[in-house]
Amino acid sequence: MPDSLHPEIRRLHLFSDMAEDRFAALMRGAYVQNFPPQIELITEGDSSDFLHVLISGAVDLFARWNGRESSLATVRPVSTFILAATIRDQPYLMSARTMEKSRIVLIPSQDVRSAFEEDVQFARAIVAELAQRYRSTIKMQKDLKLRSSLERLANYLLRHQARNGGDAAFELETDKRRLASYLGMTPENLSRAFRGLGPYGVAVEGNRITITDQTDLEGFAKPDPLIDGDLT
Amino acid sequence: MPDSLHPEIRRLHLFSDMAEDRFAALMRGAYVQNFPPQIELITEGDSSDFLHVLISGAVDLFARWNGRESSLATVRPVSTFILAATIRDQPYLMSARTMEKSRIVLIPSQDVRSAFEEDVQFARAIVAELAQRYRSTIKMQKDLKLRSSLERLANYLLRHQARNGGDAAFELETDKRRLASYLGMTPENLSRAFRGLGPYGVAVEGNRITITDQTDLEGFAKPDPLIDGDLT
DNA sequence: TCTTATGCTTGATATTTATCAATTATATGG
DNA sequence: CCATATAATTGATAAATATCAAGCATAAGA
Repeated sequence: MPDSLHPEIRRLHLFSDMAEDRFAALMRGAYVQNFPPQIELITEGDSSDFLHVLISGAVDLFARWNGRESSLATVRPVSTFILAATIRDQPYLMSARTMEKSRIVLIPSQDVRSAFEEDVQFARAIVAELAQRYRSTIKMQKDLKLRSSLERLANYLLRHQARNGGDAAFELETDKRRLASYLGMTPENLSRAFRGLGPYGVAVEGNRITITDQTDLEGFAKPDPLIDGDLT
Repeated sequence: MPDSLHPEIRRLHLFSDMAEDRFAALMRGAYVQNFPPQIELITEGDSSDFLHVLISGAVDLFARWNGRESSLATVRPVSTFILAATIRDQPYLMSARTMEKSRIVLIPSQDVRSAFEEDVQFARAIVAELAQRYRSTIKMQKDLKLRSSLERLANYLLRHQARNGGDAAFELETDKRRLASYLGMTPENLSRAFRGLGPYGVAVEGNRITITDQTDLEGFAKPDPLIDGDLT
């Protein structure tokens, strides 16, 4: 794996406080791979042999059961995924597939667990990361159980807008089919939900969303930092 | 707080590997409280001043939004709750109320964070705990998004049965109103769902459930270790 | 440019789930 | 033991969501 990638990975707070030599050791065992779009990287149930770090592209984390499939999260660079399975040395609970051409660093799980045992800073960083992710899944659960699909979409749009600078107009970064699955509805219903938000100040043109009435949409969506907040 | 409680708490794997003096220090700052049933211990949004350890009784973790309410988890003794908020020093995402008369140990969050900074064993135990809980919420999300309410109930019954010795007959340990909320449905629908499982070998008499045809129910429920497993 | 594949939308309909209202059980306190 | 409150069930209906079947865009390849 080229050393030129180290700084990017190092910037992740998971690795930023790690002792230099230990970080170098972790990287020595790691390797990079480039994947085309729509490749299934991981299948749920597999043993967790690698901690994955997405360097560029995008990855969809999803789950299957009884012939059905649902998208659970989108991974954007630079970010790790399936940390919990790696740490616990247990099978993946989610499958992963590339959404676009993606570059991914694979760090052997055994190395991660060793580093975790030996490096206190690293162990602390893992705690912070896991706690954060745990809280984020709780928020998703609240979103799912307390809101209708229309409300979920409205709040998704507001979150997405905030994350992208807050302008009234912005682009969806995923195709609508996956967005529907992520939000827990069918593509058909997502279409209808978009139209249903029209009266509350949402205009859709392909992937371009324009919030024409911020106040109105917020009035309908009732965003809550304990569900939609990035920080809390 | 009486020393007699130490062994029970110490038995939690979160604390079991902690250095003795540090554990004692943690306990010195802690105190016990007894609560009557239906007391709201924690309200989401509050700052996380204490790590809670349930010694006896039962606690419901739930969330509210826009006048709605949903049960997210049941805490049974002996077990900690709201660890992630404590560690991150961020507001609680869930509210908590006693389901029965409960005895709870409160450990100041600041003490927990100090111990976490200074005790490597403790930090590791926290990692294990958080990773476990994270995985458990992912399973819940899969359950919610991939299954219908009837399927969720069927699998809940099978899990509950397994956790209680595997006998064909067992008792529900929570009122049906809460079970409905936990499973993401209305009480009315839970009633109908129970009847709907009749043809698959489920008999209900008050809180007593009898699985009259294990094979049939499993055939319908299609339990999956990656959703329903305790271990994975 | 045309062709074709793919994703998105729309309408009609079915299914699932929720709501409302009433009734029946079950438990609790006097 | 009765009176009363609370929980659970049932039936009727409404709302939300999914499914099925076309039809319309959009983009990629011939």
